Amino acid sequence: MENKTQYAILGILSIASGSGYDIKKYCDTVISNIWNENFGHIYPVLNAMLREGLIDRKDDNVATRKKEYAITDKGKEVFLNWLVEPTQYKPVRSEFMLKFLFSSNLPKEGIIKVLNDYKKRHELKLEEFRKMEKYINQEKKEILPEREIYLGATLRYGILSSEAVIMWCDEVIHTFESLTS
Amino acid sequence: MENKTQYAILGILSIASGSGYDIKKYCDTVISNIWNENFGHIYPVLNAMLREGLIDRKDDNVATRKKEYAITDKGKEVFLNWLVEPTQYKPVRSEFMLKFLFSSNLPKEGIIKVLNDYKKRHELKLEEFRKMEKYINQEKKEILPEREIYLGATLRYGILSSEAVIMWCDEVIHTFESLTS
DNA sequence: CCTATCATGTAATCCGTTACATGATTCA
DNA sequence: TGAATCATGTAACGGATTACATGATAGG
Repeated sequence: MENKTQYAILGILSIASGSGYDIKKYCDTVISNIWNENFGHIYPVLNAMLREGLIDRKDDNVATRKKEYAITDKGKEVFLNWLVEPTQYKPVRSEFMLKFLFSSNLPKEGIIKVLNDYKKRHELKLEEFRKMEKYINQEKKEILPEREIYLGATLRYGILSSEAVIMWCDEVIHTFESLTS
Repeated sequence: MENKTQYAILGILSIASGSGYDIKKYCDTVISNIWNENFGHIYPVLNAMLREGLIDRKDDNVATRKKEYAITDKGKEVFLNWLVEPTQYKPVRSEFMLKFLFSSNLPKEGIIKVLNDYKKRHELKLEEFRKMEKYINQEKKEILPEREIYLGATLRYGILSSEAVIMWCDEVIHTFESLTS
């Protein structure tokens, strides 16, 4: 299966050096719609990557205890190799859809409620994407002009996906409502 | 995180009794767009569920070595409890989008090719969904009239999602093409 | 002063994947 | 006869999550 976390870390460090904490923050804010990481995974992987020479330590900030990692040439090579390799797609597992599929014995009103919640959830996501759009437009430092297009596109991806889900919810809610009436 | 496989199994067995092999087949055909399972997981889980009394064995078919499992009352209860529980959403991890995000140093033509492949991939998926629609319309035995709407809806979900991805590809390809020219 | 955020780590657990192993039956 | 499908399992591995543990600093 191969540890994907190291590639995420290499990618993030290839944009800017930083600490494990920074990496986590980047995941939680900028790319939360496409990727996530946990501290419990980041730190051990970071140390393993250090041992393998994929990254190295810049002069750590003594005041804040912060460790600054930077990508090495070897790291860049490994990263590039992964980048041009064809993507491995893992099969889908949507717990929401699994539940929905087997809901035929539940009261229709309950299902409609669940669908409305799901819809709202994605409407909130949409809002967040707008906020993120604002965020990346303000934070000049991160957004080199050639990188802006990529970040913008991942955001568009989130927006279009969410809109599709909302459309689906509307459709199905409508179907169920015409059934009960 | 809790083993989701058992719920998938309970759901599938609640529609019709069957073997591990049947369960796998159901995943690979009917619900492949929302769920998947491996044999290496199904069989051990099946035995654990048997021990816990969530399922039991019908008279096995000696001729084919096939073991028939059926959901028990306890299994139904456990299943229902899960069904009405709020869904736990796991954070996204899209390797494709991660790669795309960090592709700014790759040649634009290469990226466009990757996007076209991704698009084609989802166009093929769309086709498959149509085929599945046909399949569920023909296989009367599985599709009780009240279940048809749920199966149809999961298919619609796949269709709308794929279309959204295809739209996204078109958008981004267009952006990149106007950049290079 | 106290809460939130910054900051780094370890340990336990486990779910799921992959590889390995076996053998019957069906159909071309 | 040989390939594809039916059919059931075990073992190893590992990636990721969760819980646990600690402590500094900044701001209200």
